[in-house]
Amino acid sequence: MVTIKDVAREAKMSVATVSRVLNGSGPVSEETRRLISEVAGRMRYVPHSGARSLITSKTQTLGVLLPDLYGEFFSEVIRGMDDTAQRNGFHLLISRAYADRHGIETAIRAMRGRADGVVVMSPDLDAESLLNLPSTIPVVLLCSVSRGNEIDSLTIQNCRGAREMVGHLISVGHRRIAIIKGSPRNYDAAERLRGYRMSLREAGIMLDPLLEREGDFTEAAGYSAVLELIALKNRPTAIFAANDSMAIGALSALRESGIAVPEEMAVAGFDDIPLARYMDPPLSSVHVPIWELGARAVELLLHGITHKNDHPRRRERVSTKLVIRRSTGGVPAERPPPQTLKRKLVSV
Amino acid sequence: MVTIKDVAREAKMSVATVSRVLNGSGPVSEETRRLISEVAGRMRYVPHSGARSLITSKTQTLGVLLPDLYGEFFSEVIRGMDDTAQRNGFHLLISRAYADRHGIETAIRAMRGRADGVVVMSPDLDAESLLNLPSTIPVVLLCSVSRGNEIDSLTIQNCRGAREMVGHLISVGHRRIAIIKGSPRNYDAAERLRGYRMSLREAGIMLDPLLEREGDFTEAAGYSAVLELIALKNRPTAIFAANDSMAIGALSALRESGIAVPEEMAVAGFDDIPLARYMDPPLSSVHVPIWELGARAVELLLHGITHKNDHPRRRERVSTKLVIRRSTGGVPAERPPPQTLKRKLVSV
DNA sequence: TTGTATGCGTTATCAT
DNA sequence: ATGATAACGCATACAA
Repeated sequence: MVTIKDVAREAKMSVATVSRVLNGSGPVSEETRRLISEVAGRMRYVPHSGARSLITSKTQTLGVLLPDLYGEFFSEVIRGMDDTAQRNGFHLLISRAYADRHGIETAIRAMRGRADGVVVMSPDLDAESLLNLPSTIPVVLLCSVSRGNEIDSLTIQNCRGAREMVGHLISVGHRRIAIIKGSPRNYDAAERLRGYRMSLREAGIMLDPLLEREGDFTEAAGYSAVLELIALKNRPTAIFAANDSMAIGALSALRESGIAVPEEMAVAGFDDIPLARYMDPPLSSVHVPIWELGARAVELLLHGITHKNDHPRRRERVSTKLVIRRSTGGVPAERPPPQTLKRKLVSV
Repeated sequence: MVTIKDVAREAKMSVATVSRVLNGSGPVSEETRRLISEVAGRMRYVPHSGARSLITSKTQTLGVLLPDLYGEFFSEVIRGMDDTAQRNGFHLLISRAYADRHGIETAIRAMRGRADGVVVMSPDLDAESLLNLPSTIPVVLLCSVSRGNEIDSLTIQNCRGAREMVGHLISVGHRRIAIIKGSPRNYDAAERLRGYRMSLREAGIMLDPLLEREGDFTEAAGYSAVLELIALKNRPTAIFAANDSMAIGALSALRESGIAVPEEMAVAGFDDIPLARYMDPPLSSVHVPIWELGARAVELLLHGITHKNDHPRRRERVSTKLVIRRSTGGVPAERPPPQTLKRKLVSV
């Protein structure tokens, strides 16, 4: 592997000068700067980032700790992170970690010398568990919050989004509205549930524990929750699923049970994944700007890194948007645009 | 940040001994080994990986270069890679890169000193462009192949899978079978097209250029391709989409056009994403073991790293499996299992 | 403007 | 069994 020494020897200059040219630091004559860049380019020299980080104590790398994430959400949030990181000259070190406190701490510590900061996504973790993090390294919490204000965090407007969607169901005449919840230990799920209840209370509708079924954000969970709901003596007329995957499972179960959507049962989801509009009927959902979520998380992290983690902590929320399609009734079908290729090179 | 010197001082030992204990290399008395491990643990010491890689010239990191990938495929392939990497003590440095040759080369070079090897996924790239890679670093090509045998590669049994699916359509009586292709520059897409044509020829069916529509693997592409196909004077009776996303778009367009699936039109996809079985009707597809694809790619890469890139090159294929559901007709509905939670902690 | 020399944190080599 | 020290590749303070 070619080192800075090799380049210096080849250009008949000292390593210091080569370093200066490559980093654009210090004074160099135009002549030698051209010479050295030429030589370095020809030799395909690339600085050894380990050596560099040893002396600069910067790695130009961001750690990303994720739980088990699936599908569109995972890919889109990483896309947002990577785009933003690359634009700022950073790489992404991605690692899945067990959501428990020990796993997170271990994973973060393992990033020492590898990353300048870490985005931690652990919706299943109680926030306080993260309190005793080594405070030296900048951390941004994604989709969860810490008790105090000692860690930057970025979350989705879960509660408001859920409240608006349930509010819409109420506004079109529903009174018995069921929810397919996520895990109670999941922050997003808990907030969406809160929004659901809030909305019902605001409309003066009694909460019915029978109408709250627990799921785990999978299609299978939505499917089986519906089987239970329709077996109820006093069936709901609308179902709000805490994410789109469960809503899709719900649609499937209703279809097989011969229950018409939205005529006999309205269905709504959360996330607004691209597939939602292609469902039968097209699925009403709460749109989450996932790319922006990842991008903003990285921006927050970079800010913390720039300020050496000595900055006022922020707690931000990305806002959601109601997207009403046919599955909640009363609205004309939204025809997908024939060719809105917002995706470019897509594979497999 | 606590260094090995700090640990040595605290334990009243030399850094050499501390290093020996931490790496399990060389002889150490049981007494000092316990002492040092205790001190190191208490001080939460973690070796600086940059410094370590400087001398060992190993980073314990694998680079992953991906094109724009979406949804289930992206997340699942990374999951497979990460699981396998972690099991072998490696981290994943993930980066999206432009699929052109310059982008790939630059990206790989930027990994110097950061990764011990790279998995390159660039289905849109002609293989020969990769030939003049710096041969020093081990590389595994994912979903594309190199001309010669100079680079390890791992691909999907695209041709065989497509051939079997089209064969199935023929076997249930179809003669006019359309295909919604992917980009002609995409390796997977090209191979699936090859399988489609091969299957038709085997059955003695003439190829009809009008029945081959180009898409880009998005739902929108499948949607609009169908609108074109059903406008044909001589409509097909079956549609094979080169991936599930396009098949789902196709289902949506057929539904809105009032064309019954599978009675008036059979539809098949490729990939068998989890959602496929929840479609209406449940979508027949060619199952691709995506997790295994990622896992195996990392295994191949680790093998190359272990042998210092001086090993006989391999060219492997992961095999596909036909999954027949209702969208191709003649088969009883497959009911999703009420609670087969193969997914554990799922988020958003 | 350029060169010399030091140190970053670690492992490995050689003494002891 | 343990310690002293060189070396890894680089950036930088200081000297020239």
